[in-house]
Amino acid sequence: MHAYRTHSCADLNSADVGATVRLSGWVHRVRDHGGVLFIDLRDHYGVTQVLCDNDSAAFSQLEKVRSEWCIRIDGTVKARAPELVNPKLPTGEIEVYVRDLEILGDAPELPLIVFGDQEYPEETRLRYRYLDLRREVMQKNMTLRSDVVASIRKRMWDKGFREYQTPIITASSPEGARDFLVPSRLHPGKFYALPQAPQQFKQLIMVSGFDKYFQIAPCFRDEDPRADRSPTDFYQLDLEMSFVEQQDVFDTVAPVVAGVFEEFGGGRKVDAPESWPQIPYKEAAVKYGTDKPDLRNPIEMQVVSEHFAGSGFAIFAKILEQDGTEIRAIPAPRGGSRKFCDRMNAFAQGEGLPGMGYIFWRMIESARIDETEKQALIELGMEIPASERLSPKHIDGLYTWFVKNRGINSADGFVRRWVEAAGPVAKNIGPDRAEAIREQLHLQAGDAAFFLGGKPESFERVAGKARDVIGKELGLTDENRFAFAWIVDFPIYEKDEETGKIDFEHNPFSMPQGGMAALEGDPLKVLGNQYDLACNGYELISGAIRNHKPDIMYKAFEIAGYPKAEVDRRFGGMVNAFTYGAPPHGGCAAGIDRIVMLLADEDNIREVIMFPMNQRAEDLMMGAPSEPSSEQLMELSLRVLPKE
RNA sequence: GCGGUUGUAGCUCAGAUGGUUAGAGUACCGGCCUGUCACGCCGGGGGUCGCGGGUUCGAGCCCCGUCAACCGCGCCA
Repeated sequence: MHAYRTHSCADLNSADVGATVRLSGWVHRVRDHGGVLFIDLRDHYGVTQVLCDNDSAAFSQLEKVRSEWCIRIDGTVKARAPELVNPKLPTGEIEVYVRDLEILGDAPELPLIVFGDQEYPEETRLRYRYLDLRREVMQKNMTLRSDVVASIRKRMWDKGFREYQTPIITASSPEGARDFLVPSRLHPGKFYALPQAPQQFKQLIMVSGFDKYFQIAPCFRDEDPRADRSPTDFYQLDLEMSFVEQQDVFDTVAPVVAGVFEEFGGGRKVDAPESWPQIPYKEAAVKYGTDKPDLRNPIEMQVVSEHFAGSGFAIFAKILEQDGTEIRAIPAPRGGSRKFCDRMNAFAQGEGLPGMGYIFWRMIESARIDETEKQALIELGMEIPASERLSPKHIDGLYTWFVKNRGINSADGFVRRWVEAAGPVAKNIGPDRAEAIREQLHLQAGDAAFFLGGKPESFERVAGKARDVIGKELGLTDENRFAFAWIVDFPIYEKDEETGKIDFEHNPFSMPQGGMAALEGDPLKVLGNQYDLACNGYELISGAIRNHKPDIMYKAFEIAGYPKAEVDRRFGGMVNAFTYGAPPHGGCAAGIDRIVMLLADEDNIREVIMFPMNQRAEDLMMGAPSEPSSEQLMELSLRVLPKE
């Protein structure tokens, strides 16, 4: 017999009754009835109930075991009487009578309990990650992750890509985030860096003629963590292809992503790749307040400046007198209550804005159907309500009738007999402007709209967040769906508000739309062949058609204030390669951790990483980072500055 | 670097307005129990109320400082 097991804890069923078996696993729960003792024995695959009565030789030893002890048992498979079958367990038709056991590893009192779904502070979970990982959700998340990666690899191979490894210890390439540096022993005073991404290598692979590359690549960036961002290191599906344009990259990667979401999305709706909209960066900013919009939420923001210019709402009127300002509205269908509006206003204040103005629309209680409206209803073949009151739905239908038959002015008057705008903003701007806003936003009684004003960059982020919250709170966001959108036409450059300096906004390696000619004009107007894929409010993919022409590259860097010598120093290896017959190429990188996070329906990326760092980029279990010994420092010719 | 929230038993939490000996559930230890599957019943041990200072006759609670965790901002080609 095998030293540890003949079966897993998920294997046995009624067909095995009578068999002598050996199982190893962890004690999940103990139920001690004095004369008889039940133990749920658990391994990676499942749970089997084992039991022992007090006339068994193993009883006295089995009585001592506690949760999470690792044990091996020998026993006989017995069928359970029909009334004792446990339908919740796949092995619930049988149980194993223990004849002998061996304690493989005992345990003291536990800092966290494996069974059940008790929540624990993340500090505890990370410190005892091996216990945390024993829990069912974590076992599921990690195997999901493994399955997703395997599926991605297969899908990429099926599309003619091959996986090539690139160096982990390489040169610092200051392209974006901070680098992790690795001191060189052989070259005192010099440092390697961990790659922020295999960006330059994959481009060199294209220059080397491999045509289609991918890699499940670790990326290292020394940046501060977020709930959806792992500090220190994370994984990307990195891919690059030669002789392609933007649409070719989309057509290649979209089915891979969609396929993975179909395969592992647990039946949630996945938008078909052909239907993924391509939204220009600028448009996304106005409509959604972010470059990673959650399109499950149907709300689109609109510019409503004209209705506030010179209006009685002094705050906005004054804001609009300054250059570069505008007022944007977030329509909130069914959000038309003062309570909801006040709560959203408080939310905006919590995010650091002075507040969000709002209007909500309601039916005028005293209104009754008049003769014209009766006639219209008859013509439309609609029933005349006994209450002599119109519903918001009627109003929509009748509005069209009025416009068609009596002209827009008459339609206006009709709506105003029934619907009024309420709230402090409405009072200040008056009924005409409020009605114009209602019409522009296509809202009706029971709805609301929120307003934010100023320079877009000052409120856009909060507006985007407010849109999310409003969509969720009003139940407009379809939680059961993966909604994708390509965000395209990113600007190449941005201007630092304080210094006025022009710098790369996204990625210095993108080909500017219009090539060299575009770089001769206003740099802030230059768009890149550069794109992101957003899904449910997360950035899943980022990529570009690359700039493979040295002269355009030098020019692009020159605009951002990097002279030729600087480019040669930083990216010399790659730029030099481009002088030797570089093919046009492009690609993208998809965040593996984020994909798994979405599939696992988690909102913290650490739930899908085996051994993540905490918020301060520490590993409390392994004790990283740690102080080096003085011997290590000596060998590396390093000295640590004393803390101030 | 900045802001918010949190910090009470091994663990999850409760402790209005400051007031006797700081509680519950769970885990742990002991006892009882032969059909449980979140077993049940009885009993027990377990606390620097994150830490330091202050106000007060009296602080888990109020004030100041500090540490830690998480969330967010900055940052993130």
